[in-house]
Amino acid sequence: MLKKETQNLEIDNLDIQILTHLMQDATKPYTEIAKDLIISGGTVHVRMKKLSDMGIIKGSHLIIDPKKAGYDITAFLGIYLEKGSLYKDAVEHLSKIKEVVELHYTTGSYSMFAKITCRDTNHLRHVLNEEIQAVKGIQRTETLISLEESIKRQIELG
Amino acid sequence: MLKKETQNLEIDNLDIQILTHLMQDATKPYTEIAKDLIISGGTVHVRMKKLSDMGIIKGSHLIIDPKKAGYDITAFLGIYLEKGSLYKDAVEHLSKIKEVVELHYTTGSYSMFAKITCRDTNHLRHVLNEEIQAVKGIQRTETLISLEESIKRQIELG
DNA sequence: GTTGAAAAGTGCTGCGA
DNA sequence: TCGCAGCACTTTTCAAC
Repeated sequence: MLKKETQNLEIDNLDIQILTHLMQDATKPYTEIAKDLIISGGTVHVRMKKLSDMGIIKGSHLIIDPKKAGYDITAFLGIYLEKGSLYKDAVEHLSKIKEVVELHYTTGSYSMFAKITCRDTNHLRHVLNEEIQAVKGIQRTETLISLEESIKRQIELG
Repeated sequence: MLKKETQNLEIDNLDIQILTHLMQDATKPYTEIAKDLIISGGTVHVRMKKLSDMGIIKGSHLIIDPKKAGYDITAFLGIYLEKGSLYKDAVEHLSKIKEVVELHYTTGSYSMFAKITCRDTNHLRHVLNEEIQAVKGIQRTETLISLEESIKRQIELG
């Protein structure tokens, strides 16, 4: 066996079109996608299974409107660490703060970059002053409050 | 009628628990959620309809792994505008660049803040130099490349 | 690898409590 | 307002092309 099962390691155009449909609406019936692409429902299923096995599909999320759920404020946080080596510790602590919804280890002036969601300004202040600042190794932070989220989408494949 | 239909405007604990389940996996069967919460499947359905009508539920997305789909680089962009009034124009132009997956109008030193996803460093350079810099009104940008996404999740309700 | 249909499971809509 | 039961639909599987 000179070559591995290469058929499972490639993503063709059909896969991309199926994914594009489902990335917009994860509950879209396979049969409807099949109709759109003029293939059978079984094929959609086989492709999806392949993509799942490959690990490309991580799952599906219900998207809620944070504002209507009472979470009015989205903010970004540029975080300066005392030492870069404290990164792992900081991640561990920050992951326990549920308001932190994203955390990146970045190049540039900041050591880390976080996205947080809060109910209101009071909640934000509490998270910043009590929760974030208490994390060991964090020297100081810079806050960017999002006044408007103008674009929010997933990458377009292909 | 002194009071409005308050029953439809409130989110109780049951709603939150249902949402929490579905936010992690949008394809989770209602019957299974019902079993977990020791209620009937019909109740789950009624609650979900209420939440949909309220507009809290915006839809569902299939989550893919950008890295495995060939998109290796996530970067954040601090954008300086020549004039704040150019914001609307800039949004319109940036929304046409598919690599821009998020765009916020923010407080702080930047006028706007964007998140972009690219295939590789060449792709990133192309997007930055050819696409972003070509947008009218953008003075300069600061790039923060994400070397590692340590946390990625949705807000926890309740 | 794809198709088309049969089998199993899920979502939806009444009625009753 | 909630829970149960029947109907319609989707997902899944499988034999055949």
